[in-house]
Amino acid sequence: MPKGTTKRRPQTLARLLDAAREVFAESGFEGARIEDICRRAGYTRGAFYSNFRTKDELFFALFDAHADRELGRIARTAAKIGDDDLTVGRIAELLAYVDPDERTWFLVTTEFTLYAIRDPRAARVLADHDARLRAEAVRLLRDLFDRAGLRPAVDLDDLVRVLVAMREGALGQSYVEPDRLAPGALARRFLPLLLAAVTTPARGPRTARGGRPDGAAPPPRHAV
Amino acid sequence: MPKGTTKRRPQTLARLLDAAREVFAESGFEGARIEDICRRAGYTRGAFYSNFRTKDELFFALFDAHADRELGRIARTAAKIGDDDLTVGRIAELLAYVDPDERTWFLVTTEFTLYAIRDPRAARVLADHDARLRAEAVRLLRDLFDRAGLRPAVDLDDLVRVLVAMREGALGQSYVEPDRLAPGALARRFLPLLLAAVTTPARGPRTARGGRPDGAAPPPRHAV
DNA sequence: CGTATCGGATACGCGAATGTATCCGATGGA
DNA sequence: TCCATCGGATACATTCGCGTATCCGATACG
Repeated sequence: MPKGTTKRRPQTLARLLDAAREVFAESGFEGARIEDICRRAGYTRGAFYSNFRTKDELFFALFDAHADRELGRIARTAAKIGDDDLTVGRIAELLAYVDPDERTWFLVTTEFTLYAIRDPRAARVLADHDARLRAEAVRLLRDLFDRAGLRPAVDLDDLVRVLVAMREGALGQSYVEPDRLAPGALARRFLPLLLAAVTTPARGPRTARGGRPDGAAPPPRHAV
Repeated sequence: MPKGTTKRRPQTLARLLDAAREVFAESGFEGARIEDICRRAGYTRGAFYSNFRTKDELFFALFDAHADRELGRIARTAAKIGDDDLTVGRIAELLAYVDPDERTWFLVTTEFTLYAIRDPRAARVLADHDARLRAEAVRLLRDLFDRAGLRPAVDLDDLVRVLVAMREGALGQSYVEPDRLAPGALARRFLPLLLAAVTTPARGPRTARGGRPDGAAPPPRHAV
């Protein structure tokens, strides 16, 4: 066992990651100066070079932190589900929720996406990461549909892809026009329609009424 | 009238813009070195500083070029419409089309979006620009729906917002996983469902049959 | 045919962020 | 109490891209 092993490291690391998220969000990845990140975290560059070897490494670490956060978000969404039956509107509401500090994460992950499109190495990391998240989201969706008495008529992984695409795209628009478009507004309006369009009522719905409120479209009559 | 006024300027400018798009796409806005852009265009930095004052100015100019391109794309889509009646599937196909050089534009505009989220000045430019594009897209959509014998059941500007969000989000996923997800694939699968979900058959449809092929959902029975 | 002006090239100095190498204080075991 | 090691700070040299200032060739007008 080493002698002078203190336990400050994880705390320092966490503070650096937090600061990095903020500074990356403000200045972008390339634009962010390492010293700014350290100063915001309350350290000097020495702390950084003691924990990371390059700014890219920090970026990847930050992205891993994002993965944990997203998994937590899905888990919390699942926990929010009451025991009572769900409606399409309620599902839409759950899926449309946007966290207050989502903005900084959005900026960081979008930049990481660009980074990944350019660098195949990062692309693999991002793809694996997203695949795991989608797997969790698929379980959540399956559960939600089940409790709502709906049977999905499309591949759920593809559906999650579309939902993620809509969410990201709409978030971008919201953050560009913060006072014209509230985050989650588009989703709240269109998700009920979309969800209804990609499901059919299950043979034995868990509820006889109230399954499709507030203007949601009925399921398609023909096979999809 | 000035004396030695040659007409090479617009060509130089165009070449610089083209090179800038490529270099920005490769290295990102901050990462792109002005000299690289110039060298790719076949000039030195002197040409750049003779046409622009800062890299930001070039970025804005490039973004204006993008606006023209998008308007052209919409116009060309409108021109593609035959005189015969449309189906939801055909509309989806038209909207799902992705240009081969869309990738570099995607990288540039996404980065500009990030830029805009951080800088209110750029945000206004982007918002105005997007509003004009949406207005054109709304006309196109109205025409498409009309020819398909469909009546939109939602605000068309909002619908365009959603379509743009889906497109951008899905493009991002495609470019991260080029060999797993072809650009436009998600749209081709889900647009028919979504479009059907947000429309109802017009009272006097322009065609009696063939209005809703290949697995498209029928319009909702209730008001939406 | 000369010349004024424009478009672009060349040369140079500057500031800033990086990475490394070294140093110091604090922690925890003997 | 002493000291070995770890976490982080400080100091320094280097690199790199930027912006400006100046220069050269080409074009179009008189």
